[in-house]
Amino acid sequence: MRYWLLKSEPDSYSIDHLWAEPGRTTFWDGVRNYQARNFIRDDMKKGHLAFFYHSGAPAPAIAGIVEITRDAYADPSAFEPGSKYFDSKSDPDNPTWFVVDVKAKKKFSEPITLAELRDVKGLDGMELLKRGSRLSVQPVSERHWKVINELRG
DNA sequence: GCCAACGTTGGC
DNA sequence: GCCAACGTTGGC
Repeated sequence: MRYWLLKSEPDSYSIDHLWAEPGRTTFWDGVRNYQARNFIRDDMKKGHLAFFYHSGAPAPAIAGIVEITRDAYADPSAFEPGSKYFDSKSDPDNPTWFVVDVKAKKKFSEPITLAELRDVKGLDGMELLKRGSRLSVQPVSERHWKVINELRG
């Protein structure tokens, strides 16, 4: 089992949006950073779990938990000329960008705010808490995963 | 709205 | 291959 953290700005796509999807499932499109792309393409597998993190919000926070329900495949938004994620350099026969499918598993009644996380012992070294961390797809260690889950019983 | 951190681009 | 310029992210 591996664990992840996925960032999204709730104004554009929140955990409530995901919850309202058919099957509470969508594909995680729009990742346009190579390090994040590599995690999605190479390391994320069906059955893995991920935190759904709200960035750019008044109180940035982990909002819930999602499950990866499909291994990586080409990001369709890269091939749609009208999409803000369109990338003319991404070749359908050799795609540059990838998505996985995610399904909402849990929504925290009280989101775990970044401020709260910063006060938790045992999260030393967590990518999210590092100065200048901007990666929108990050691995989470099993230890950190457990510590964070225990915050909400 | 500010600004630090970071990634990408492009001239050389 | 270096690095300045530029654009974006994201907390505050």
